[in-house]
Amino acid sequence: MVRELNKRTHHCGALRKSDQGQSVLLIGWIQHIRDHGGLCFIDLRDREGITQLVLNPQQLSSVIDQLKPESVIEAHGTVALRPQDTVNENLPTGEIEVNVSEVIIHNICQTLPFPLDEKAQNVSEDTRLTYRYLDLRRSVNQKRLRLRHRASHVIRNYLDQNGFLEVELPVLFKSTPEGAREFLVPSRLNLGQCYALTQSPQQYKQMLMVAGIERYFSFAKCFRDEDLRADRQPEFTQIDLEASFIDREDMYPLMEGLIHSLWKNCLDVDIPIPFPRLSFQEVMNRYGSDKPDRRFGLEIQDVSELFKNSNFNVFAKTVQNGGVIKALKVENFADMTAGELKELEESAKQMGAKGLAFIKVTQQEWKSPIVKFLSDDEKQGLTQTLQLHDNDCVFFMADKWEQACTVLGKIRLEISKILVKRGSLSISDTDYQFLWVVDFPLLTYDPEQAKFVATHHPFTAPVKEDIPLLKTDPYKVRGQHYDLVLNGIELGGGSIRIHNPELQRFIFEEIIKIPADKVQDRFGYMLRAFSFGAPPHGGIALGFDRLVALMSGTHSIRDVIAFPKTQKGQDLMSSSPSTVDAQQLRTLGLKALPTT
RNA sequence: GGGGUGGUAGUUCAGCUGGUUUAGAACGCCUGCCUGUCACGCAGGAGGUCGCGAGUUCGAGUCUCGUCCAUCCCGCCA
Repeated sequence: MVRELNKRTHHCGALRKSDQGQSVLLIGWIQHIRDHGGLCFIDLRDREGITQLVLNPQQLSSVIDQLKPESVIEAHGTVALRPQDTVNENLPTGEIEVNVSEVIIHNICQTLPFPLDEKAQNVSEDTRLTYRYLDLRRSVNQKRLRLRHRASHVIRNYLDQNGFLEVELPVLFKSTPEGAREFLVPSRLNLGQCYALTQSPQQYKQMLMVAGIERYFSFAKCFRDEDLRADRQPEFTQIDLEASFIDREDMYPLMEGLIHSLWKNCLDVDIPIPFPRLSFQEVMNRYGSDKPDRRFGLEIQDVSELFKNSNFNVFAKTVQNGGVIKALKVENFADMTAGELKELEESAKQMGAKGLAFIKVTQQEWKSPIVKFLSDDEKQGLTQTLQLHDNDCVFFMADKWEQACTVLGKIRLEISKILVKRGSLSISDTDYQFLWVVDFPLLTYDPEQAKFVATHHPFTAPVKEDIPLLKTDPYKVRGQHYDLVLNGIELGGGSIRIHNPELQRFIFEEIIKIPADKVQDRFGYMLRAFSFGAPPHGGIALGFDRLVALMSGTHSIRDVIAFPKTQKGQDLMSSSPSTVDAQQLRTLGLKALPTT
């Protein structure tokens, strides 16, 4: 039998002292060439490591002359111990080298468009994405893809052990315009009609529960045609699962076990479980966010009581009109610079606040544009409530509850960044503060549409004892929803679903006011399915890209996706999206696509 | 849709309030030398439409406007 390719005997990370004298064949990429004239060293790299080759120019000069970094070569030779004083302790293979007798060149690499060593860290992302296949050769990216593989393996094992079946679900689905903007796919066999790419397999997986699968999971590709961010891509992957005959109390330990197993097996870190559970009310009150970063304090406090009869009209009126006064104390921040204040004011304004009131507490004297409006009682009240000391700085926000909390929550994050920059606060990427956020309101009032909309999605079941409130006081109804949050990032969310067709129809038609004919058109099949013995069920979806990004210590999911898209949704390597032939369009019944 | 930041050699950057050399540096690349390097070293060399287009000016990498691209944020993401 004649082989078309000589096979390697070892990976480049494999050889050790004990292999001395062995004849070996290595194949890999040339990491470095160090040509000393009378002696030439080559670091040969493959996926598993690096081995130093030694080439004698007297035999191999014609080969050496051709070699360039990142070329692919096959090296035949003998393992030899390195001279004692030339052992490289930074390399697992640093005690040996391979004396090369023959080199076969498989591919000469042309000059690289950017360096592949540590310097690549600073190379602009668009250059790296254009040559993503080179970028991925870098060890940091190899590690990330390995970690991603490892994580998916651990997840599959864990869910399998817990009785979940992996089922692949369609990505071509019907349009559901209630949610995120969708990618539409015109149908050739049904001219004039479109599929939509799934934003999530939500409805299909609920149908699996009706189908009696009982426990399902998949690595679901999801598509959303919204503007992009560091943690948002137009296509991304969710760990999607759904189970029958469970309630919220079953979901928490199941997911805590999954996270614990992931961190243990991928990072060798023991995450303490169970995770704390905080209500939406509480996290908003304390952190001004529904996905709080709890690696540091800086908690928000309520001082509405102190100001309800204040002479400071802005505060008093806000309280009298049902709003709140929220305060954020920052210790040793009275030396805040004008620049820092301006930055904070800017972000408050960006969040829709009119301004940002503050007080600097210095040597018994309060410096602030609002201090002249405050009575001695109010000052004393603040000192006590907020436990004020010298050099503290307090920020205030007077507004409707959610708005006041949200703005101060944003300020809280900005200040944490300033404190980190100053060196007075340290926030570690490896301090993993998981928590559950629960008891979200089922409904949110949307002033634009002048009606209630589902806070998460319309399939979320209300908390049982709140169901009577649906007719009288919908805003007070809590949903059986749970969000899993890590260090200020929403890893995922889920809920116990509605499995009763009457309740589901009531929510659609009477609460979120979708006309009956549209309900029938879009969700009729679901309501019908629910009338054929639908089990109680619920589930969750975790952002797999975000999860791997956090485990890798990066904040951008582009770093853990093999071929990510830019903020304009383009793949710079293959130049997609691109125009298509008129002929292709005609098969879809289209003459041309609009260009504006 | 809105706001911020950036775009100068293959790469990362410097280039002050508009004018002194032919727009620089480091790395990379090319040529030569070098037998123990591992970010090898030494000597020499090539390499630029200053994102693109207008405008102001005697004169624009530098100022103004527009535009494109990248990125971060707001809106948006049931």
